[in-house]
Amino acid sequence: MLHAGERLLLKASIHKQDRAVATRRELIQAARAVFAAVGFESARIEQIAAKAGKTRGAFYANFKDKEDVFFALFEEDLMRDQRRIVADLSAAVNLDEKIEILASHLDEWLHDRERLLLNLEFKMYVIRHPRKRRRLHELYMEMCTRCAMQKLNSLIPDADVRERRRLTTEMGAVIDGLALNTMFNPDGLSREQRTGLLRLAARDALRNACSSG
Amino acid sequence: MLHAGERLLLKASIHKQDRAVATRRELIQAARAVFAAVGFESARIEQIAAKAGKTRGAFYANFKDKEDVFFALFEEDLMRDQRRIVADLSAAVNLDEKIEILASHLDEWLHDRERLLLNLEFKMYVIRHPRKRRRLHELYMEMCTRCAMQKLNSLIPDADVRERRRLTTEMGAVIDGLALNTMFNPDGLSREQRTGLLRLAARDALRNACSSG
Amino acid sequence: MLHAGERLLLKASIHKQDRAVATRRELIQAARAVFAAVGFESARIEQIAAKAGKTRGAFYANFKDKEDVFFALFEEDLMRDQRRIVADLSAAVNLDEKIEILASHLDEWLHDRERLLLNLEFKMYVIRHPRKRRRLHELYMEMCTRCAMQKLNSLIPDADVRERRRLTTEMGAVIDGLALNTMFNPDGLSREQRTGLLRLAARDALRNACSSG
Amino acid sequence: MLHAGERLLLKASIHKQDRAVATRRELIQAARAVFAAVGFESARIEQIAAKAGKTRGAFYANFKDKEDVFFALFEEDLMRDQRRIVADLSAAVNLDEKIEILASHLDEWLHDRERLLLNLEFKMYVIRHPRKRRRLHELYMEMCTRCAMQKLNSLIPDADVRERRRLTTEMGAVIDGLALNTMFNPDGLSREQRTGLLRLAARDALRNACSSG
DNA sequence: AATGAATGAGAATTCATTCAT
DNA sequence: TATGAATGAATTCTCATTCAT
Repeated sequence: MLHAGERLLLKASIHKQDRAVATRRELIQAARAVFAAVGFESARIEQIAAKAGKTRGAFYANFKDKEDVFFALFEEDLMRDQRRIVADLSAAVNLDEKIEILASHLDEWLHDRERLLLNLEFKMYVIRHPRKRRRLHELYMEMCTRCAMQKLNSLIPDADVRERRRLTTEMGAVIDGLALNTMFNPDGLSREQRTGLLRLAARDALRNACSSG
Repeated sequence: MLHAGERLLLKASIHKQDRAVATRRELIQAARAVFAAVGFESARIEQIAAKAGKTRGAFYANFKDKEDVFFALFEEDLMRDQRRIVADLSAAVNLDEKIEILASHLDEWLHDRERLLLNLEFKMYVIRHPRKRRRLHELYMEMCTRCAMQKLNSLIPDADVRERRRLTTEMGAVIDGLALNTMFNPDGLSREQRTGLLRLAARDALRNACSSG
Repeated sequence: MLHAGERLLLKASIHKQDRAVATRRELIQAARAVFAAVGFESARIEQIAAKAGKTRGAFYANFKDKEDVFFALFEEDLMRDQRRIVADLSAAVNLDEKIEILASHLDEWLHDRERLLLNLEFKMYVIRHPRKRRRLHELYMEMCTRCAMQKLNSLIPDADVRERRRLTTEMGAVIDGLALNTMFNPDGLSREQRTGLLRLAARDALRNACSSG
Repeated sequence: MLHAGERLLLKASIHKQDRAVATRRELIQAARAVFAAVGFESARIEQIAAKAGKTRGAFYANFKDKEDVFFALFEEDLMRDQRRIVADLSAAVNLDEKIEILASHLDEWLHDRERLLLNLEFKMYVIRHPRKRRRLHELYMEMCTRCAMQKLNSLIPDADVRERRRLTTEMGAVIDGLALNTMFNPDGLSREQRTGLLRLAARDALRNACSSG
């Protein structure tokens, strides 16, 4: 049993920790918006801090540098995505429902301009900094694999991990291409073309996966 | 007939102009390599100048700033592409040959890592700087249209301009997506997957274009 | 009553603010000397910062650019002048004392080489940048008016603001001309000529002001 | 007697020299305008050359650097002024006419904004570069003396050189002060105030000169 | 943990000046 | 003499980062 002083101290420290966690989250959230808006290279640390209502000091108390928050951002996103998809999928009772859930996630993803931009930014960054892939690339790969496993286990139970990863990569490529070009030139592709191409790719990918699996 | 002095003067001026044009071309070529390697934002003007064997001064004598050379680069590329494709296509005698030529150009394009990266960089830049689209976006659009016209006139003679543009955009999207993800993770997609997806999209696009045209 | 933490926080922040204010003042003081010595155009920001014992960064933390500190400098000077003159004049008990005080201020001004040079520099700058007059010109005018009001209210109580301003402008013109030419060629004008001309102008100006007032 | 070839050569060389002299004059004229407009420090050599319809090369073929043309400009001005005033004064038949001519020259001078600005610029420059006074300052002094002699010999024949120089300096000071402040704030001084002050100073100066002479 | 003043490295940009023609 | 491409020194300005509080 703690005496009063200790309890008070603990409470204070918990509050402090809460605040610290909150600050970190706010900074990541701000970084997300800034990176999406102006890109990683052009993003200024003060801009991120200011958007979170903090100062440079708070930033440096939570992150080593700009790259650190960039990486942390994706880690957080991947964690959250995984958690949400797993939860949603486990609530489904049959295959059709699972497909539906997966499709709705893909659709949501396709319409989240911020995340699309961040994803492109991330991939461009990794392409240009092969040496730094370790933290992010491996994480991303692992997450993709887990994701693929979680998502597709129920769809194509016989496919191996490698095949599943290929499948998500293939669909990811089509999404990236569509996203990039739609943002580049909004009038270039109609909604029908986009969904048509997406469905085409999905069907093809699943067929390949099932036949090879 | 010019007398000696005039000839000398003219010659000198021609030589100077030649030199200026050569320097400009060398700078653009250097910029191409640097932008592809490190991206527009990270590219340093001195780096570009040095790669061309010149100094910063030579750069500023030829371009207003980094954006200027970025834009000039694409203008040059688009011009050259158009010239080459038109020339190649006009040398073809029948439809099959034309399709073959188009396909080989697409393939060449898909394997030119530098140009793929520049293209992605360019699109990302335009997405992030909508206000600056005028010079490049309109040029790009016009070029696409002309290109599309030249390339596809022979393939789908009945399709209208709008439809042709959509077709090139759709295939461009797939190429972009494949390029981005292949560069991001070389092991993610096999060569078969890439060509398969490309063929799939091409077939689909052409079918739509012909049925609607 | 504040508790320790609050007091500490407040104290720290006060110290920081003090330091910031001191730095700004030191930079302005350094700028004053540098501008007077070499002129606005030739003044180098690093020179100003170095003279204040700071780095360029400190300069840019306090001012937007060279023009900003130039303007701030005059704002500060005008404020201080006004404060001092008003204080001095209000301590005087009769008209003669007031005239004496005013005269001593004018004399002090005429012998402050640094301020004379700054003043000329300022006027030349405003002449050459009519678009930028707003911040400084209007401030200067307002200050002159207030100054004139304060100074001359007691001397020529019946003159209107416009008349008072003209009076100060007229005497200012003579001072400027004398200052410029004395600095240009120290042997060109004797002390007697200078004070003689000044007295002549003052007498004439006051006579006009009083007769028209 | 020269033979044809020699004559041709001479003619060509004369033409060349003419052109060279014309170029030099055009450059000085352009420099005058540029210095008056933006000041010595801000004036760019290319700007001067361009205004004369020439290139940097022509500038460097005629002048050592910016200071050189600045100095040459004043030399030219002083020469021309002297020539003109002497010519005008020698055409006058009596004292009243001479006074009238002198007054009209002063008035013309007071209304030539470009020359007033150049003069202020020149004086500020000399004030700030005491070491460089030699070429310009001494020239200026000599010219002033000669000028003063020419102009005032007929007005105050008994005054010594020193006294005459003082007189012109005194009136010059008043003109400078009026010019500077009128350009700084056009509404500050009425036309009457300006001419009144000028006349006052002139009368005072002449009285002193005559009584002391 | 957070603040924000200050640092200083590094990048962009300008322009006087040179030099081959 | 004149051209104009090219140089490179000098300067402005930005910003990641440190540090005393």
